[in-house]
Amino acid sequence: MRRLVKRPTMKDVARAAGVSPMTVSRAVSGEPGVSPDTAARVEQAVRQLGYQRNDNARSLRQKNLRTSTIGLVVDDLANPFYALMARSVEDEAHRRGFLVLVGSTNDEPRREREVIAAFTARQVDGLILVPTNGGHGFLKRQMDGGTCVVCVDRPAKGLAVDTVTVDNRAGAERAVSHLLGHGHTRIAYLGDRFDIWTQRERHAGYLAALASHGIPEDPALVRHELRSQSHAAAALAELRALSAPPTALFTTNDLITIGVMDGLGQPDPVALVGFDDFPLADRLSPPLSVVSQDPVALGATAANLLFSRIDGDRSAPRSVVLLTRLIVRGSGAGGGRPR
Amino acid sequence: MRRLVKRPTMKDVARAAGVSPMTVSRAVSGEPGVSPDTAARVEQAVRQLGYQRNDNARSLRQKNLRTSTIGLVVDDLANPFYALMARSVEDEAHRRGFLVLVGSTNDEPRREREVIAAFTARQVDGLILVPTNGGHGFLKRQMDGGTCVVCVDRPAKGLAVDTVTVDNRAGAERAVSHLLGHGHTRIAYLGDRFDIWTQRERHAGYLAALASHGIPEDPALVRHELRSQSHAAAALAELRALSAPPTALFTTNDLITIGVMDGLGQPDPVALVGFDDFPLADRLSPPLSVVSQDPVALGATAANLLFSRIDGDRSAPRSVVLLTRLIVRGSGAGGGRPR
DNA sequence: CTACGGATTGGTAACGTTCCCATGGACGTC
DNA sequence: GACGTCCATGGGAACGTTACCAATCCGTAG
Repeated sequence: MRRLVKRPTMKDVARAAGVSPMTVSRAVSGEPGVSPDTAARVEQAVRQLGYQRNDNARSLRQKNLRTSTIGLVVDDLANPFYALMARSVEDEAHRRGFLVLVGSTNDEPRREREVIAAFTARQVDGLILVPTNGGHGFLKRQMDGGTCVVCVDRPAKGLAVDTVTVDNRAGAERAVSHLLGHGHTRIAYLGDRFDIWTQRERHAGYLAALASHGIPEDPALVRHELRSQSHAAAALAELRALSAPPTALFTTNDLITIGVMDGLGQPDPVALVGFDDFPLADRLSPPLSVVSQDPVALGATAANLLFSRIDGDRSAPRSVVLLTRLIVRGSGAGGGRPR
Repeated sequence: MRRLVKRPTMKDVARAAGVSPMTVSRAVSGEPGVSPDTAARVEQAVRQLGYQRNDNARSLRQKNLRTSTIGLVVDDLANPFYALMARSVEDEAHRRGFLVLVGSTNDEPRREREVIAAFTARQVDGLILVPTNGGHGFLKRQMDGGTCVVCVDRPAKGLAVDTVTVDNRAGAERAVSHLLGHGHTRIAYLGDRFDIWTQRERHAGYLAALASHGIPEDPALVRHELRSQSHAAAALAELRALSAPPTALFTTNDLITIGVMDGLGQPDPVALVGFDDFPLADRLSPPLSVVSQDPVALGATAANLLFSRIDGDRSAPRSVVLLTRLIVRGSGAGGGRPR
């Protein structure tokens, strides 16, 4: 069992080096106006005592109030999509000497508020936010106080901040058009919660593709609120039981895609295109065609926007839309008909 | 463009409510000794001014120095395994009102030191650490200063702290025994960097299984340092070109497993068992048999240990070993022989 | 010899909060 | 009516650091 020792402060270092705390402060922070000789003595005292600057006290006192910490608020950090984004944000932060606080909201506005409040209470310099569908009025006050905010993956309703998204609607439209191009006309939509912006966009793309091919929408083929793989599997079973079942499926995220796969045969005459790429999608039978987005680019773009705001950029909020890519691997044709 | 407004402080709230800052402090932090009447006046002033307590200043002054922040240092946050762990740690922290700083080391001791130094400079109360292979002497000083440390996934050489791992050796031994049980005797080992503790353990398990079946080790069948899918694929190609190629493979992480899959036919006579489960492993052909570990349990266990330390537990360091599970799905037999 | 500029150093106050102790009033007891 | 007790409140100092300004020293110019 180790004894607890009080951490040394600048005062202790000053005493050991025979200088004033002010000089230690300058030496430790690498400011000019310290003779090489003195700097060496301070450095030796620092090493001997194992001194480490208290950055909390530092940021409390500093004029240009900077904590060099940002907050990242995502839907669910365990989701590989957000994990990749988080890593990308972390790398950008690390390059600039910033730290990252993370929090997951589970898409619950209440937890989002809690997490953001805890972050701003720690005086984060900025927030990268995957907003829930709740209101974000409370953020305006934080922004007045100097906290920069960037939204990523989805916009925040009624909040004028930099936003980075992908072209969900166009991506969905391309996916469904791909299915239409293979002659499918009964195409089912299997989506997640409709109060999530990306899902509404992807649904709009689905409708747009049908419309541009003159196919009427069939409400029986549209399923929302699929929160899990098992929900998705169940929805597929219901769809197949229809008197006029779908010949093709459009799934709006990886979880739903995987859930649906469990209900498909190998091979299966039903065609499938899903939103989100994932590892091994090319090893399935048939290889899965997907709309792919790049979470690393999303995170890096959001981080770069945020840091330019933190560096003082006060121009009008920007909106960046990254492009999705349709990756055709085979499952879009449907095993029952030749490609 | 919004004007920057100075954040209100307790002094401002005190003025607005007609009380002293001390009373505001008590009211805001829910301490006793404030009349309901006064508390209400303070609360109204808080709401009106949009006041939020500065938790950095708070933790600077507080006697029982607590920042209610922990640091999580993993190999790579983008790795789904660590992402799940991180989420689990975050949930435990959230339950207790703690925040989580995250950092990735890329398994580089230098970056590990940097990240940990940045965390402790912010006075984190504790660290959950996936240690690199570098020395950790510098951590002893931090622990003297009151920072609690728990290692997870791997132990840190020469550091007496709570550690949570899985039974890598037994898991590997079980996997290889499974292959041996199907009559395989030429079993290749495809592993990652040998300076990673888990890899050494899994290799030891591989050797133990061979030994207990009286099979001599063949160095030509052992490959280390496979850092990527393509490395793994290349190693497999080399193994298959041997005059006496292996009839079965043991791969020691999901990346290597997936890389190897790319070099296998569908089906393929070569059998395969991999360490780490992943989504869709059961949808491959043949369905993949794996040794599965539970990152959520790892994270939760480590977090619970850490928080009991933060709460003052000074007992001797504990070592918790969670169990892995062999999931038999078919690929362990080898497509060339009937199961 | 004095004045002066530059470089180095130190003293004091302050950041926003809480700890410690003192104060004052209400209330009950003898 | 005097006294002790409890509760609500406030004043001053301090946490570890840096901003600001003053002081000192050296060397050189006038």
